Amino acid sequence: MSIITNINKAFDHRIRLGIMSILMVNEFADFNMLKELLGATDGNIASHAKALEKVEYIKVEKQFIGRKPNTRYSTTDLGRAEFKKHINALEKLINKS
Amino acid sequence: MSIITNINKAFDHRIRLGIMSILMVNEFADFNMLKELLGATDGNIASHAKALEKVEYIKVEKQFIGRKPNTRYSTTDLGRAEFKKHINALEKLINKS
DNA sequence: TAAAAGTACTTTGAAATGCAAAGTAAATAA
DNA sequence: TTATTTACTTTGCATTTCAAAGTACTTTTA
Repeated sequence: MSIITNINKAFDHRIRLGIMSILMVNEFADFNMLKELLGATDGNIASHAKALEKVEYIKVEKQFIGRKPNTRYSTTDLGRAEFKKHINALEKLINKS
Repeated sequence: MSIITNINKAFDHRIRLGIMSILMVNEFADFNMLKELLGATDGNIASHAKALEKVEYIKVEKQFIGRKPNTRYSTTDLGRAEFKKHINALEKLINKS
C-alpha cells in the first residue's frame, strides 16, 4: 500500500483524465464534443476512449442523428466510482505537497 | 486552449506524479526512499526519475555516505513551478466533475 | 447528376514509452 | 575467500501513443 496505490493506471493519461472529467459533468458526450474539448486528433480520441471502454469505465452508443452516424459516450457506475477514488487519491497526494 | 492544456505531459504517469509529490514535501529523497514509498522496481524508479531529470524538473546528486553510493533527488525551481501549475489544472478539471 | 468535398469515425504501423529481469561494481557477511 | 547484499544502471521486449491514411458514407458544387 504505497502513496500511489489508489492512483488508477487507467487515468494516467491526460486525455483519458479529460474524457472522464467531461463525462462526469455531462451525461453524454459525443465523439466530436470530446475531440473539440480536448483538442486531440481523431485517432487519439478513438483509442483513449477504447481504453476506457475496455475497462468498462465508459460505455459507447452508436446511433444515427438524421442520416449521420453519431457515437456518444457516457460513464458507467464502475467508471464513476473508480474516478472518484482516483480523485480522492490525487487530493491526498497533492495535499501533502 | 482546451481543458487539459495545463495538464503536464511529464506528470501523466503515476510514478512521476509520486516522485514529484514526495519531492515537494521532502527537500531530498534518495533512490531507496522513492522506491519504498512508491512500491516500484529499481528500473522503474530509475527511468521515471531520468525522465523528470531530462525536463529539468528534478536534479540528482550522487555522493557517498560512508562507503556506500547514494543518489538523492530534489526538485528544481522549474519543477516546483510546473508541478504547481499542473495541480491547479487538475483541480480545475476535477472541480468540474 | 456526376464529381468533389466534407463528416464521422476506424485502422494502421512506426515511434515512443514502460517495464522488470539481468547486469555491474562495490561492500559486507560467512 | 567465497557468497550475499546493496545500490543502482542497462537492456531489450512489450505495451502504448500518435497522427496519417483509410472507409463508408452524406452533402455540396458545377
